[in-house]
Amino acid sequence: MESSSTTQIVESLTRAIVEHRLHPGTKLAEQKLADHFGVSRTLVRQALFQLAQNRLIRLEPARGAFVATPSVDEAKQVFEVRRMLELEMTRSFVRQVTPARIKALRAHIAEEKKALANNDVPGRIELLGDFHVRMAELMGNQVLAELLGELISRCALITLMYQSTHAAEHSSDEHVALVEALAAKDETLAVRLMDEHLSHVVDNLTFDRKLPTNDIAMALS
Amino acid sequence: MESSSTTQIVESLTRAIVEHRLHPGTKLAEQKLADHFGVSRTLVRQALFQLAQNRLIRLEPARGAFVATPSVDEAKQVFEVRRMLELEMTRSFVRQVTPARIKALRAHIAEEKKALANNDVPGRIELLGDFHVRMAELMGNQVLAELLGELISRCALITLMYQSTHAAEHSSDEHVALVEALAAKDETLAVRLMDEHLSHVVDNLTFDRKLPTNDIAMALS
DNA sequence: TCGACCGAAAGTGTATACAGTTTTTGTTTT
DNA sequence: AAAACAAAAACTGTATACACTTTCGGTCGA
Repeated sequence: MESSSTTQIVESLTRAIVEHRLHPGTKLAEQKLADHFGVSRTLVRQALFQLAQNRLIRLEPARGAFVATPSVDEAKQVFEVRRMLELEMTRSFVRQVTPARIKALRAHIAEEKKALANNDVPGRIELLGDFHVRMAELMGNQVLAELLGELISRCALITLMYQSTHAAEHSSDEHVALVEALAAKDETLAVRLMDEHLSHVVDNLTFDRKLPTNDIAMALS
Repeated sequence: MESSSTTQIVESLTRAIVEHRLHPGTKLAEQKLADHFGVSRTLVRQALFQLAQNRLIRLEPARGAFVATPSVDEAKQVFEVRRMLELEMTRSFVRQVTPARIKALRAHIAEEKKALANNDVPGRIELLGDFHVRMAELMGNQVLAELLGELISRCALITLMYQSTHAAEHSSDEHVALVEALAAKDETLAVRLMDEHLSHVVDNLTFDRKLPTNDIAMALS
């Protein structure tokens, strides 16, 4: 079972949604997607089901698929879950810190800075989220890493919907400070920095809804 | 989009897997399932995809679907994630405890005891897991509740695969003790009890693999 | 002019068809 | 008797067909 075509479609759509090329509320018609990807509706439907489970789209019976429009309430709940996981993860990280792990995180931050400098918006979004996934992977917990990846995809949609004045560059700087605390094995500081890092985003959630895009082909090209 | 048939199939198979009527490794042939549920392969495939995302089954390209056989390593990772979430959840619960919430948990435990007394194995498994989901729901975090539900399904499969001498009745008693601590607003004790509750299961994981069932119809009837 | 109604077009939901792969089974060969 | 091979059966992966629902455009009536 399992086709690479389906996962390719899922990844393509995920990127488009997370990178905000497809706005919340946009209708995703099956035949149009099928034409765009050069496959039948069958594979598109499989992909849409998968995206629905990741909460990136919403399926309405007999009406079709729409890019998800998470509520502020849901956003807060997702961030609360992230906080639970990541504070504990930070504690574990400090206790099991090694030079190689610190090096890996610093290398990741370097890539973040590069994306920021180049004004590479898609790359920036991806990398800022991946920092947290990378931490989980370095802890050797693949289950945690996958779970965080899903939550962060949801968050990406949310933060873009309700984006505040909290600039993206702040996030990267906060990553730098966090890694310093981790390297110094300062558990209290590291946990506090991670807590603030996550809280900053939640606190600044506002209602800044954008209009849907109806040109799917443009967004995906 | 979205049919009730598909979710019905998913729920039926989930119960069968979690309750261990379908053993790890069992092949789930699409046509047989379709015949059993009286639908076409189309709907069965949708259900199987969904179950694969929940990690309850494993899809092998061109070979089909098999009930998942999680490794001990994966089991430990899943429980580690649960520990992260549930310790923090316990802390929140103590801080926001109300008589109504304690009453709801006690009512749930009463049902657990009833299932245990009646030797109702399916009910017991469901209820013991649902205790944790109920806590999350009572905290008002639906996202957390859904996530825990998924993790606990995975755990149910794991604990049944590697079931130890740790009896199920212990779990229910530990729930009782936990609720007492919550009612007394004793955060330290409550967190310790929850930690031990989860650790007990992990510590006792052993290799006790069972053989696959190939009679799907029997298991599902 | 505006709203309700009706028919056509478009879209989703499920079943089926068909190509390609894997598994099985029966036969042959050593 | 065991291993190797070959044809057939069973199964998965993808596309297509068709019924049913929603949506859209236009017409009629108030």
